[in-house]
Amino acid sequence: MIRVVKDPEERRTQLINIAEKLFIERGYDEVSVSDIVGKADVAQGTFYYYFKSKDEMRDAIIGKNIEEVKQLIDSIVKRNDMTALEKMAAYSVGFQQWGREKGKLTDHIHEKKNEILHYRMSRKVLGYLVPAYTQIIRQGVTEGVFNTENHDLAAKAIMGITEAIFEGEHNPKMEDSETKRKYAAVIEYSEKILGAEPGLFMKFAREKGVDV
Amino acid sequence: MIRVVKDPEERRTQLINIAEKLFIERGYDEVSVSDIVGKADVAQGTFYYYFKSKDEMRDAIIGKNIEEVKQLIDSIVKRNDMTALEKMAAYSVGFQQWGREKGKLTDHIHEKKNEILHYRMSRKVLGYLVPAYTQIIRQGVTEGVFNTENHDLAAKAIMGITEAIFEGEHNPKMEDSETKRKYAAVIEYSEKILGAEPGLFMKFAREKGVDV
DNA sequence: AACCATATACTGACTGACGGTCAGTCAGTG
DNA sequence: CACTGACTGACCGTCAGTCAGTATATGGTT
Repeated sequence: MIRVVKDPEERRTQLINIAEKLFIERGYDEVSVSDIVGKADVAQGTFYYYFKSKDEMRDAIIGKNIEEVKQLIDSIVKRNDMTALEKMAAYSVGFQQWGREKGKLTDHIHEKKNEILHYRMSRKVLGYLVPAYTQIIRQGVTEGVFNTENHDLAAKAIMGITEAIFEGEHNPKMEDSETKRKYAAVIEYSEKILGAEPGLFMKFAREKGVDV
Repeated sequence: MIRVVKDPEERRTQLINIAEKLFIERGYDEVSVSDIVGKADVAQGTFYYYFKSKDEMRDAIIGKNIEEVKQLIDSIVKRNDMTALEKMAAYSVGFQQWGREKGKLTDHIHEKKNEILHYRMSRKVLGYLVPAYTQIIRQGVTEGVFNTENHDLAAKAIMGITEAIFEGEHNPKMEDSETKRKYAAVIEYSEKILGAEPGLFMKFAREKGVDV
């Protein structure tokens, strides 16, 4: 094999990207290290020059994704020219977009093979989402649109509800009546938990022309 | 190795029990088939006489556990001498007991190694729990204590909330003030979702002398 | 510019362990 | 004694991970 030397960061990124694509397509366990290095056209040893183990690479991939979400969330929460409701909408739209981006490679069939990846990812993501969401809720209380006490638990509860009701659905089609029913329920429960005026989210969405 | 012939069912059960113990102790990936057959004192081939693969054995273990929960739930839901509130209390107590039973072997340290096992288990368990819980909610609506429309989604939502707020806690100690806060929140949100009179669960629990 | 020295990126044959196979063995039964 | 089916254990292919060594870049010296 001809020897190609690259900027280390570039090589690392290349390996991560190839591995991520393969993991999503075929599942973590079904992808061997030799598959990855084969696609990258480097030797097996190169992989272990950059990563201590296959598991460490998985963690790196998860880390990369976390970073993306984190950036998205933080950029929204930080802003002081948006109301809590606007932030929630922006957050929801952005998060859905990100999920769609990631999900489009995942051909439902291989989804089972990636349980661990998904599970770890969503757990980690939640770790960042909850504090951010808590912050938004607190802002909403200050603004007088929400009325609840345990801001952190309310955040966890709402994320839990969303997760439970939309479990595993990457691209819920809004036209579907079942999906509509689910959305309506999530919104209704969220309003109740937040102590918001009933119909507030729907009203806000209609005025601004966005989904929640 | 001396050849010992056993009743097939006994052998199967023996292998499952040994494997379950090892999986809980050390994690699925860390236990090899030769570990299992070593403890059972049979040859490697015997394992594959009873199970098509290591994965199939894991599914068998999960199935065994599911069966236990299913039995518990069904026995409660079926009864027609209990109100919805009584059923919810019984269900909650029984489920917590079961969780404690299973969790006591799992020495927190090795918990990370069993993510997949836990994940698959709880997904499967939820599959049975949701319909049962839906049934109880429906009964509660009929009895006039609850007032909500999407019984199934309400069930999912409440399980999602509980999961999200108590994530990974096997033995929440009721003395702990943080735990109390969590319990109170779960109850508050559940009442709101179910459209129950505020404080209903607490009042019921105080009268009957049980946890919810 | 030519040389060397050190550091760094990379190679690929190799190892040990694992999941899984299978031809064959042996105890029990009718 | 024929037959069934529980059981054996040597064997295989694959895979994650290792390592001794090689090629390339880099910076200093003459």
